[in-house]
Amino acid sequence: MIPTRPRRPLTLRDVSEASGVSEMTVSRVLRNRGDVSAATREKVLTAAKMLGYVPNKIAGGLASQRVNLIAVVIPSLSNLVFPDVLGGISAELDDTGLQPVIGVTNYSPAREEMVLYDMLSWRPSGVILAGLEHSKASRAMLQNSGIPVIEIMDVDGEGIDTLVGISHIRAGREMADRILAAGYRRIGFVGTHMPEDHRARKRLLGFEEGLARAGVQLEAREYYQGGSSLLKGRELTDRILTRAPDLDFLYFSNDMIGAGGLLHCIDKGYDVPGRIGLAGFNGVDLLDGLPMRLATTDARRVDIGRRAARLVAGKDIGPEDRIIALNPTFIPGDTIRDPGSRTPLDRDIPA
Amino acid sequence: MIPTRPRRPLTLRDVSEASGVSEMTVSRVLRNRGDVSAATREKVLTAAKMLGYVPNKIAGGLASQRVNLIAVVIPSLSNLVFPDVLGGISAELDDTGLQPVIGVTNYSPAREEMVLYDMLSWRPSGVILAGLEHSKASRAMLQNSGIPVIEIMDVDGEGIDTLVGISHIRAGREMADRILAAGYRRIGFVGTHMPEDHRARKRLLGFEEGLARAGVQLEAREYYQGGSSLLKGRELTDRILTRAPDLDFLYFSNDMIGAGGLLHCIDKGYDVPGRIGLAGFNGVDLLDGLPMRLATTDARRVDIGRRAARLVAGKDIGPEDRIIALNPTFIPGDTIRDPGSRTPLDRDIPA
DNA sequence: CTGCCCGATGGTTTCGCTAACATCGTCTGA
DNA sequence: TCAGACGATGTTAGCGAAACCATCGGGCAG
Repeated sequence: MIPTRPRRPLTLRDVSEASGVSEMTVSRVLRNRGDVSAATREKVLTAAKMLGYVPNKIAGGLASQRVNLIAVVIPSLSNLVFPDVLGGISAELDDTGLQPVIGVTNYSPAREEMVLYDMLSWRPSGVILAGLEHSKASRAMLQNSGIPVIEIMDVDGEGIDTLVGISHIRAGREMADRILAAGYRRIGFVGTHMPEDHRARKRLLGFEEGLARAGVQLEAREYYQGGSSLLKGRELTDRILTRAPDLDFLYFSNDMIGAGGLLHCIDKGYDVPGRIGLAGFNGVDLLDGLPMRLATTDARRVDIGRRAARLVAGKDIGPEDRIIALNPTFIPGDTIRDPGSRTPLDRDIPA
Repeated sequence: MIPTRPRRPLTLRDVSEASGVSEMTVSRVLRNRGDVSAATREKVLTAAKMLGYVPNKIAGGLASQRVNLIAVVIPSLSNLVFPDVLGGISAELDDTGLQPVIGVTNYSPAREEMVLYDMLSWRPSGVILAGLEHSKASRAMLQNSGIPVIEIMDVDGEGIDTLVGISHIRAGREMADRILAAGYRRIGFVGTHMPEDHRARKRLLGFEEGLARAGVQLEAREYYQGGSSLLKGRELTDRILTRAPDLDFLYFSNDMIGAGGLLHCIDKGYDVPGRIGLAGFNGVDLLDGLPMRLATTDARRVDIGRRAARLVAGKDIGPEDRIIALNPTFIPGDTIRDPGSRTPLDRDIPA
């Protein structure tokens, strides 16, 4: 039963010889394709198992010109956001025979280009990649590839093939509306300064636009680089409030630093959301147990993953819509005043 | 300059015809291997870029019997732990031409088996996988594969080939020692009850062993299933303290629920670490900004990733040690009493 | 001047598997 | 009873790139 460690790697021929049928039949059995009698199937499976044969997809892929891989290209794994997206993709791909292969770009377009080149050289059946901003060469590669390309997360811009995501501009604008409706007026922003984080940029854009429509301007901004953590959120919040102590609202570019900001405000004994309101972005439920629930926008991460996967897998044949825009959902939490309880200030809103 | 979208996918032959040299020479240029004159190289590269040619690694892999992939098999991406490990692996693999391919098992041995089968069918150059516990079939596959197999995270047990990790038994035992040294005696445990989370199990084992050596026993345990979050940590802590209100220490099986427990205790106004001490496991610095720093053990995640990657990549030829055990590092934080300030209780320790 | 060596390049075969087609025997129905 | 159909299996011909070996031409030492 225990085969001696083979010197030469096993091939279909070994299984075929061991089971007394042709290689073709073995191939059919192992792929569950075509008509094979139950008896033969049994024989072959037994032989394969006994030998410990593992098919060679390299050869199979070459011969069939088909590869059951879906390239998934994302900027980061430590972002809390992308594991959720991947979860959605896996779940939906699970019963399709397709398998995701993950590539990470670290928010670098050059690296994205390399990763794409590498992945495309394996001739996957489809590509899912985050964002709409890609190098010219990347776009060209994807266009030439002749496979479905789904760009996810963002729908504000020109896509290559199909888009699945939310409008970050709209998410920012809606948050601005909510904040204004609750009567906050002296608003600050804390966010990443990675020039390549286009979605954060668009959110801020929409946010400022939303404020501007009510004649309000951002009173302070605090940027940072690198990853997000509670600690960084605290530092930044301390800094911006030191610079601009009269702010009555802080909009953070994600929940992690937002939560850090929240902890800082609680520590300092600020009245949240009375004296100062806070909001983040993403809707990360990992942080649910904090003393207060941070107001945020659910970025629909899992749904985006699922939808994108359905599309590459060809499960959604119908829509024929090149753009699938999901609705970012506002989650009030406990860190924004109830719009009912307005401060005197909001009588000053210009019409 | 813009090639019309090719009906038929491009091959070496297209580049060879476009540049007027043989396929072989094109291949040499594109792989940077063998002697090619500068002029020819230039010609070929220009033609390749103009056509938008992307090499076919499927064919290349078949021909060369070598594939630049490293299979990385982990239980989960949402664990906060594995992204760090992957970071270490990527960093170390970056300059080797090798590329990690990630597979996720969801802590299911059956799924691990499937994932392994799938990955091995691509004939990777090496495998890195988490844990020592695998199905019989999985072990057989790995053994037959004839490629380096690195099992990571854990060194308490029998490996297939090479191990890189920490001893979770020891980590648990050392935490017990620290807790006892600080004078805590009525100790409870809060942890996952996934039967497949062997490392958590081993930690608990070592922990109880450590307590037992001082004649102390766990007074209460609280298990949970599924993912960890702050909220779950709060709930569990509330539950265990309701059941056993006189506990003076809680050991959590990871930092996330530990942090939830910490927040709960702060909420309730308990004196931490005076009235009750807390500790977690992992050393996740994402949580650094909490009101207090949770005592924990650094599981050396990034180092484990780096070391494993060095091994599969053949950078570490020397060691010849089948087991590389890193030292889990105790991080005191603020949630364990200073060993100096003992309570009267600790005069009772049996010698 | 001649033969040798070496850098540069090309032809042929091979990798392991599968699509497409061929084959063969048996079953079905009028 | 026999034509046609069909299920089960085998045969042939690549898939695209790389190893290996052959070839070719010129520089250089003797």
